[in-house]
Amino acid sequence: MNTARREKLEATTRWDPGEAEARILEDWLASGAFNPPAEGSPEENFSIAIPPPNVTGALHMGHALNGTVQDALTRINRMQGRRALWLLGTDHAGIGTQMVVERELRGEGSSRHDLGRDAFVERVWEWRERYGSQIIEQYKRLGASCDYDRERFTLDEGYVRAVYRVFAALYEKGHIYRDNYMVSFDPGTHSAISDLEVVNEEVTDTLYSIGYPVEGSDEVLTVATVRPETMLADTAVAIHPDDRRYRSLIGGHCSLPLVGRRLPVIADEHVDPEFGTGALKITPGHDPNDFEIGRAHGLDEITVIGEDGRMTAAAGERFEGMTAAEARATVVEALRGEGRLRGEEPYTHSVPFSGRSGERIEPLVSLQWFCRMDELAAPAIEVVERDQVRIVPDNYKRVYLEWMRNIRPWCISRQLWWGHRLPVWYGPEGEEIVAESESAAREAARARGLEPDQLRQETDVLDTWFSSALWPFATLGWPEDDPLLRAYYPTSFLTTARDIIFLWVARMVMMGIEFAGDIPFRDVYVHPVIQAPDGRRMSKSLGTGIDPLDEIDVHGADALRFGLLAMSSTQDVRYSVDRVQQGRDLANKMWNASRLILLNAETTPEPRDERAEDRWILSRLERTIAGVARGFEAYDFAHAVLDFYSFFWSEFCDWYLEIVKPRLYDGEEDAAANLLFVLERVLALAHPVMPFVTEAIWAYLPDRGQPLVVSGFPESDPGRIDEAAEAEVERWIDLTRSVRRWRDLVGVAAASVLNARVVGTESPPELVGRLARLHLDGARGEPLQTIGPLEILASAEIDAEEAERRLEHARGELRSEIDRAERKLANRGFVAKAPPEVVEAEREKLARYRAELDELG
RNA sequence: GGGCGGUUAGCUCAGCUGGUCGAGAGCACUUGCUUUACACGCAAGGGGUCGCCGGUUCGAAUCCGGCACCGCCCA
Repeated sequence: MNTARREKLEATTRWDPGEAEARILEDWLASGAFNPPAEGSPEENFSIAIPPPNVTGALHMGHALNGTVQDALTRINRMQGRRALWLLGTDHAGIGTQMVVERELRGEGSSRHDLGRDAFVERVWEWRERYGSQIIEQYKRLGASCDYDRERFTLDEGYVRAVYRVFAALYEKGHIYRDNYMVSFDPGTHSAISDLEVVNEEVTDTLYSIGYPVEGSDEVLTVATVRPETMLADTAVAIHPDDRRYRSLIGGHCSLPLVGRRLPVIADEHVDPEFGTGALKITPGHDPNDFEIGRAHGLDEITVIGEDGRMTAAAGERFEGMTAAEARATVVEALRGEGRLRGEEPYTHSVPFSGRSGERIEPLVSLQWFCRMDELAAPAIEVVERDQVRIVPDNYKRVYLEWMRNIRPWCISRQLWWGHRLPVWYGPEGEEIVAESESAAREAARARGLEPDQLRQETDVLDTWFSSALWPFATLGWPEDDPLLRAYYPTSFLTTARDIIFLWVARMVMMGIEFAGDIPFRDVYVHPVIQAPDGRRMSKSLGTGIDPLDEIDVHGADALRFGLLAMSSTQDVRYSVDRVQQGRDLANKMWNASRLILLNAETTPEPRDERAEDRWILSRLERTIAGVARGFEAYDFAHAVLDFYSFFWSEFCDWYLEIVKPRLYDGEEDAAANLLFVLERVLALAHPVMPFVTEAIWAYLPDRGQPLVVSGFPESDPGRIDEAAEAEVERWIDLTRSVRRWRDLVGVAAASVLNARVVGTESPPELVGRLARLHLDGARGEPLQTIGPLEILASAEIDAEEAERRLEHARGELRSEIDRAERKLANRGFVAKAPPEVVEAEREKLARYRAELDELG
């Protein structure tokens, strides 16, 4: 080490992440370590397709955890010598992005309709150029070792080709079709949205009871509804087939008040006889359940509320043009006037809202494009059942399977301008032409005898998830026979939040099997949700969000990464700043322990096992390497990370470094070589979790070759496990701690060295004396205390009274343990039925307690 | 309505194929330390009837049943 570097290392007593992280990242990016070649096979390579964040997005805690998990695994695999491709990019987030830009336009007093479609789309692209890569830059701050040269976007030219190819193929197969169907219409975005984007919330409405006169009798059927305005679209009244009260009415008719329409009285098992009066008005045009019943019974679907939220002509002249709310008031008044209103009461129920705009969903029957999912789902169910795709934790496997087995057609069209415009063209008579491009559509038109100039392309765009579902293979060049695809598909694994298991994971599995010919990934790890410290959801709107970038600024990226992994679990967890601080402290500790070693050891790293303590630390290191590997393999990150922490802090720093210090200062070759050897492996082991500080220290190693990012990951060597050395050193440690505890009990000043002599058969080494601050020279005098093989001589500074009080407390604890063990051993059932080794262990415990009690005198 | 998960130290969490748990960790707390790597540190310590009730067992934080409260998902 040259003098300047040495001085810098000597002077830097604190690890300062802010200064170092940016510089280290630059080096990594320049080295090309993150850009593996398109060579080899998926079996020998490692790859992850990052779940594409929205272009509108900013990095949140979920991304940070997700990114850390992926980066740790990518780095391990890269260090193990595999080509490791971590591909990132963004999706175009149809609704989200359009809303952001529309808001911007509103601020300028304009609207997308003022601009027109083409100009608006151009405007969104401009927005994307300006802000779209924000989140990518944020991933870099986290230290994410993505291949930034291969960034993708769901509206890339090549990606669009993939989307159109898939659409056309699914259409050919008859999976994609156009139909009038009940969809969740979001008045806020003026578009249909997916059922998965609907959020149900409890709302208190007024439940109105309305009397419908029964034809040919004086009877009246009373129905209940919270949306009286929809009665204008009623086409039946239904009752449960077993409901005796109304059985005689089945097959008859009612008259719809205000309208006069004849409504058949039908029987349907979906009616709950307990609800209201047990008679249900059926409005197939405006209620999802009624829609199902209506289709089953062949009822008309009347639409009285339009997509603009106003009453249509079908509602009748009296109501046409009113808003739904106005119509409700008018209907209620009219019913009251006619004496048809039987009651009003508050009613709390679950109501669908748009997860996008927050507006109340309007269920509408409309002409949309759908994708039939059952055939695509079948193989996707099988691969998960057979664990070809493994979902961790495995309770999500059931969640996945349950949803897949009950899968429904997917409404894939959206009434938006930003996205993949459907590759569908209509002829003058409504002829449908689906093609992968406009020119192909024109050709197809000609072949069908249509005039190409008369074609009009569908105005709807595809659901963003439709394109995201292709992510693992479309980003690798599909549908071309791309070398990247051959080298990296199927990908190795995927991490995700559980809320997009259906939206995304399930659909990727289906699309991967159908189009790329194989599952998209082998393992799916569902990471926990990081909640706010108070247990609420972390969200910007609630003000409960914690910005990972702020945490990086304050504590460093390594600290945040460590903290997030340490707090992760199989259940949701609250964000714990303490865990992040623990990570910061660990980084600092690694830096300083390394300083101690590097400033005193300049030799070739090599394991040296002459002494028991050296064999001990090598053995403990091996166990830690194995434990960390086990944790990562099981996606048990908290244990992997905390195992490392406890080895490094408690065993390596607290004990081993203190034990070898004199040897190190003396310039002993064995100690230096061994320390460097252990340090190298410690750094490599921690690198996937704390890449910055480990890389920074690595640069000071005397014998380093390549940067740590591409150096080897430690493999455990069971041959170094040495139980005898572990037992021996642990005895010394126990003895040292016993002496320290006693010293503290009797109030000996920390700095004073007490005289003591060895009386036992086993002679403790010099280090016990040093660490326990004893002078082990066999001095004469009256022994005050015997601890194991040591007799400690009387000293003036001991406060006998205080000592006795504390000793008595310690004795009390031991006596209660002895009592517990004695009673256990006196229990005949225990001795007779428990396994012999358990009984034996209990006897040993008892003997140990008694010995400890003796020691305390 | 159906399903899943949780309830362990002041806080955030481990442990839960029953004995090795004499119930751990980090933070917080107490006491003592400017011990030439680190006060983002060192040493020692205090703190828990493992939500409640019942059962199985020689033995239960761990298994079974019930109850209470909290959270999530599906309808």
